[in-house]
Amino acid sequence: MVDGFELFTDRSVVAMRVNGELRDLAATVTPTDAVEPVTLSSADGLNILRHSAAHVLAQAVQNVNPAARLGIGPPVTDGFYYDFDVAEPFTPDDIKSLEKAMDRIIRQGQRFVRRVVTAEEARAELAAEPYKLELIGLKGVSTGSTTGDGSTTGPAADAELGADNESVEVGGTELTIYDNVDPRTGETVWKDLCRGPHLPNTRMIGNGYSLTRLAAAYWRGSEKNPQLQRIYGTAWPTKDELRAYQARQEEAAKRDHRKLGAELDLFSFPEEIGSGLPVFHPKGGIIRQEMENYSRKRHAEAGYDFVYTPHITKSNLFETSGHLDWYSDGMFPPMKLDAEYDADGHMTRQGVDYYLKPMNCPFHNLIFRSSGRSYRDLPMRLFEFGSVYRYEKSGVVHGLTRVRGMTQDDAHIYTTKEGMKEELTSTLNFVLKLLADYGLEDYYLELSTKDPKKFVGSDEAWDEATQTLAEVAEASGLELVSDPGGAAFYGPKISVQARDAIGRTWQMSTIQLDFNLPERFDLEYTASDGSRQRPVMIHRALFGSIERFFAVLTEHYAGAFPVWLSPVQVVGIPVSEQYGPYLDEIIERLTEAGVRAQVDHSDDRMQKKIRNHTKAKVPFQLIVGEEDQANGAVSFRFRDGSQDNGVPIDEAISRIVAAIETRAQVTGQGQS
RNA sequence: GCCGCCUUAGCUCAGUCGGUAGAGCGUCUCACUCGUAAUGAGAAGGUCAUCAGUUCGAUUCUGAUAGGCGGCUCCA
Repeated sequence: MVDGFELFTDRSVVAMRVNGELRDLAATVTPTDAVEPVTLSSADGLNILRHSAAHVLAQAVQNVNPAARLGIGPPVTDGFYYDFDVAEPFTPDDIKSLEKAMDRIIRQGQRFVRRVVTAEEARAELAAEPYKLELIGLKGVSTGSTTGDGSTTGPAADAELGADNESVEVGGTELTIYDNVDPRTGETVWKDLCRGPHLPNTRMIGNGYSLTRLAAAYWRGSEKNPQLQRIYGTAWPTKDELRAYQARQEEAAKRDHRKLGAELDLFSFPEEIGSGLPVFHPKGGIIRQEMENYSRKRHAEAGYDFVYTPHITKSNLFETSGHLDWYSDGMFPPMKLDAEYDADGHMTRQGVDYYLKPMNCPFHNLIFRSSGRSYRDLPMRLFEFGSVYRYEKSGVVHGLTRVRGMTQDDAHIYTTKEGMKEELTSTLNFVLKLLADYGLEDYYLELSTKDPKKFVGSDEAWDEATQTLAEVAEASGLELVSDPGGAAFYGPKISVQARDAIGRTWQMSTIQLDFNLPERFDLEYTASDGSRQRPVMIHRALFGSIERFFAVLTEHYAGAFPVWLSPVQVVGIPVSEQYGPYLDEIIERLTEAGVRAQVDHSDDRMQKKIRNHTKAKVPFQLIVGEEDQANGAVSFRFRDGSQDNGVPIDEAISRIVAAIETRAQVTGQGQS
């Protein structure tokens, strides 16, 4: 019997995997155990570091405020959090004092010591921690319920607890408490219910951690539960890695579409209009129009029919569709056209409610139903840039990514059951190709399947459709992630998750089967044998909402759009006034070729103009002075500051036009 | 919707321990005409988010409302 400290003398090893289970280095192993080291920089090691940092935070909070009760404190991406029940919420000043308190704990070099306890012992020791008692209780319930099927208590407990975040406390097969021991006195200074494992010593946290933000969070993630105060932090093995993380955060903040939207004069949210209701300024309007125009062109080529439908409707349409039953909370309240009454109080005119539409599909169903349909008409693909309005809760609106009024690139495809698979395949390929044209080329797929508690339609139909979607997804060769229970009530879906330039993922396109609406709208077509059949309906959107896709592209490109999307594609900058007319002629030729080009004739000095247009992220600056004019040439300056001087006019024009036609990204002389 | 924070010029932000405000950038005017990221000078621009309350007096203190930010919950 040896422990991990003897097995692994390398100081970067912070824990070990014994027969697949993560254990503290203090644990003992036998010669027959399979043991692997876990280093601080590995994924497991980082989680352990961050989880230990969360414990130190909790200890610091209880040092400062002994009345604070503990929630949970798991590691998360890049960091950790810990939830507390405190009488007064934390303030930004508390962050500083808590970091000081954490520093003291870290410098003490406290050891984390694991101790197995019974439920009764845990309850006695943690009698003052009601949330911990609740977790112990949950574990007790699940332990008791696992009989007969041979399953171990661990996974069953996890399942009962639901979220991984809670299982870090009590998710193991045994109930354990971690004591924080002062190495000089041997005294236990703090303890917490925890599955572990932990770092050998708090000193290892000191290299790169920081508390980052304060928030409120519902206990166990449910709106019905009380809110706890959450403190988020980040932790890294070294100070350099912490700084690199902070630099990444700053980079992401610079790309924030809300910031760029204001800086580049693309859009705004006038307070007078209302929360979540954007207006697009001329420059944003150009980007949006280019996005839409290209989409229209490709949809036309792919056999879609373009339709238009109104923004409001009488309530009966959404009664038929079921939206008023399922989603009325998310809809703007109705416009009530008042009933009229005569002098005797008798109704002389029935009142009617009109609603803003939250979805386009019911309207498209009416178009399908407007005449008798034959199998020869299918698949019928109805496309619309449809503006919809959703009453998003006040706390969730966020820039262009979560708005109350948006335009979807929405299409509904009606097809036969036999044609479903082929249609799904071609739709997915169409979607992926088009996304790539906008510059998003790295994605994976997510398959959302039935929520057993919330669905309509038969199990057979769901199974078949889910199977079909899975086959189509697999055939694409892309990475496929399953999202069990994530489907809408009316049918399974595939969604395309795209990774942007700095590695964040966004849910983009969705392809969704619907068993509900064809039934509710009693949609039918006549089959080749003369029988009446129900079509299969596919909802699909590429952008999801144009506003959101606009935001994603803005952040993906950090505002430096590819030339075809750039609001201003070319700016001419004369070295001095006298070269203006020469540049005007070149810019006019570009304008005639459909290029968005202008000459900067302002009084600013050339250097200032370069600065202005570089900040505005104009892809091509054409600079002209004596030398260029004498040679019939121009000098290019690109967004990254690189130059290409003395380019003959014809060549310059054809390079610019080619960059637009190929939808190339141009940031520097080396185009990508 | 919930918790916390925030709202001062077009933008970014100072400031007023309660006596109605200031900078930089931008805008406008004038001068300058210059070869690769800020020429100089001058001027205009604010009901200190809105509405109530306390006060002799409120941008400042209180409350409500609207909008925003960070999270939570939600996202057909």
